[in-house]
Amino acid sequence: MTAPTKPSPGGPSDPAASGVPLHAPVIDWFDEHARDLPWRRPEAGAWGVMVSEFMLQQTPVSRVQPVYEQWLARWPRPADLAKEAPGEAVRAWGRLGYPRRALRLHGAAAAITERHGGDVPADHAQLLALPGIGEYTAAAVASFAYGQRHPVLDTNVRRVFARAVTGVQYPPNATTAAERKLARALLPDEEARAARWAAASMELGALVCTAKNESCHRCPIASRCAWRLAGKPAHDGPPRRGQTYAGTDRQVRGRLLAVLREATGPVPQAALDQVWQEPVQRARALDGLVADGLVEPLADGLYRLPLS
DNA sequence: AACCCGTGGGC
DNA sequence: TGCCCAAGGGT
Repeated sequence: MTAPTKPSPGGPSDPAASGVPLHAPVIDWFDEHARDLPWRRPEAGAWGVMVSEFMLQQTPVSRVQPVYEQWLARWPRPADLAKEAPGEAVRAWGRLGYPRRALRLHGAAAAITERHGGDVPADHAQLLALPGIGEYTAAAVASFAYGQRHPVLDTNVRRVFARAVTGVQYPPNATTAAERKLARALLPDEEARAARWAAASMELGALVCTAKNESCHRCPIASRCAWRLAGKPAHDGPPRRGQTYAGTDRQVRGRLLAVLREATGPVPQAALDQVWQEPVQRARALDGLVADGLVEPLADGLYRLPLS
């Protein structure tokens, strides 16, 4: 007896047996529904793409957009950012969150200026070697900026694959070898089409196949989605651990850095002391910021964003 | 592998 | 309101 909810593989009702590759309807959908984002315009260039990828790590598009515009206007090339003090990058980062990304972007700009003649490298391994660039971002820059063929596995794509192909509501907590294998298997052969597929599958996850309240009625592959065909079974595995925030060091760090960002000159310790009552945690948070290179301690209990 | 790292908006 | 989520990376 075969499972009633699952079509027999290769049989006439098997959605994958249609002969149409998964990417075809998704790319067609993307042609019509892609958002007009600044880093997708041709004039953004590889540097624009790279800046956007740093900013978009764990941060929604709506919050990135204005900061991105200001950033590119001020530092149109990597060398322009490289010659600034790192603290200026941290200040311009504003309230995007995870300010270490600003420091890494500054470091990446410096490395690009030194090692690659000021041009964002097109080589995946060279991208991966830059600070702040991991597996996802290296593939994303190589694909979006240079049209190369790489599996681009971000949280959106992983969710689309989990549902459409694997038939589960959510992907595993950490990217698995099976997911990488699947991503590679689904990649179109032709280079430009592979790059288009990467952007299209991400967009589908961002706009339609969202974490909550997915809109299957707008999905170009709903008719062949394994999760939907199985009746959308709820996620069963271990719950993803919630990220508590209130009362954590992260909150304290955020408050300390906010004071330093908004100050024009060095800030006395007494001013920083006012952002948090508990002295042990407060000191630990400040030490952490200094250790991370986000804050520079001066003599006489003064602090500032790093000049070097 | 598990944990750390910010911030704000939606429900 | 509190919880969940958002184009991850580094250790």
